[in-house]
Amino acid sequence: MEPYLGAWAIPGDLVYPDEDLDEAGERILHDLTNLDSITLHQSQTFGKPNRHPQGRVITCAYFALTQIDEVNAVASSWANEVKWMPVHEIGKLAFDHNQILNSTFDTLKNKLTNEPLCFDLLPEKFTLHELQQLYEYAFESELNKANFRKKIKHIPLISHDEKQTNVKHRPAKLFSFDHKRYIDLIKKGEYSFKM
Amino acid sequence: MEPYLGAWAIPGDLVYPDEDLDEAGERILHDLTNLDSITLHQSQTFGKPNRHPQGRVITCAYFALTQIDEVNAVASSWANEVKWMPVHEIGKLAFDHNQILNSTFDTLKNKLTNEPLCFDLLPEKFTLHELQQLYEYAFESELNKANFRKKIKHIPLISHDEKQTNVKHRPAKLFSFDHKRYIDLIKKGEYSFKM
DNA sequence: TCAAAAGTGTTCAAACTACACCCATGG
DNA sequence: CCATGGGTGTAGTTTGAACACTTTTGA
Repeated sequence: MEPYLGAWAIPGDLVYPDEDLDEAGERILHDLTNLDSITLHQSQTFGKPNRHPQGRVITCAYFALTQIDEVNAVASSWANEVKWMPVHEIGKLAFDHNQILNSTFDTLKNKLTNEPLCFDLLPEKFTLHELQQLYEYAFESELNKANFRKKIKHIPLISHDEKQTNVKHRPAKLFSFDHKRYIDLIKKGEYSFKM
Repeated sequence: MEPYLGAWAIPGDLVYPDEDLDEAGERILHDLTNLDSITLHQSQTFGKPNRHPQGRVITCAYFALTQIDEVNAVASSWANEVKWMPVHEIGKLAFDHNQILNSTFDTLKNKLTNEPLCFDLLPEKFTLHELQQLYEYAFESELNKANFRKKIKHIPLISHDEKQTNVKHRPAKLFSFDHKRYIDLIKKGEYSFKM
């Protein structure tokens, strides 16, 4: 709507009267992407009186980590188009959505360093280089390979016998995150994820 | 109200139709404590459909750090009594306020380690021991004095010539947080607060 | 004199950094 | 053969943890 007609916006919709906020997030995400059982993370709530031209809207922002290849994004009722964008290349958005985006990306980065969120974004089996690239991308910094591998030595990973295929260099070993062992270590207080 | 009649609750109230959430927080804090110009920090928003017996209420939680001695807490319209409680000794609260308390205290602890929030809680001039006690209290852990002092060596502090008075031991030197130098260092990217 | 906390120095282990080096694969 | 990334070891530095010790005040 005016004055934001044609501008990109973060997907969102109204919460139903008898619906939990988390539920609403899941429903709206489903409507727009056909995705189910994605873990949503709340970031911040925005409530300035004039942030929406149609009237008072309070927005509770959520983010979700998912593998883009597995998502079939489809436009919903009020949206003309849906598309994925690289987070560092998003231009001016409608409403106060740039502010929402920035503060939510900060929350995301914070969680990336304190919780094993990264594995939601990686395929089930991944290479250590892919893991490294994820952090390099999010924090826009280059990391030293040898040092990175020492740093993640404590993260509970399952080491597979499989290797990459169809790469024009030495194929890398594949790993998975060991959820079970992670939960176990956390319970015992023997470990705290930190990047 | 039933079934929570007589139970303690976190102060809160309804947001006005044309009021920012932050503003509402300041207003409600003022009504209950007579405090002005306190920096509020948003933690999380709670929106389960049946969390309030009277109907749908979505709660956006805030916390503020302040010096308890300077606060004159007075009961407002709907509250019979207002009182300060040590955070580790709070029992069962009304509604889902224990959940709100816990997640908000987690947010607070997170900010205490990543931002110089601690100085809002300390008097203008404080001793290094008081600073240490604050962290010991929040994280329920004992810290080594010598190591703690090495750790905070990088925090920009103003060292006064004054000392404690009326203590029955060697009086400690008084310090203040150097806001100006802190902002300066942050701008230059030469420093990042970390505890 | 003693109790209590202020304030500092030493030592050893753990973690981080930079860098060098060899390995396996496709072309 | 080369280019590309996989994968590991070393050396030097920084940080952290544990502990001991001296100093200054009031009582």
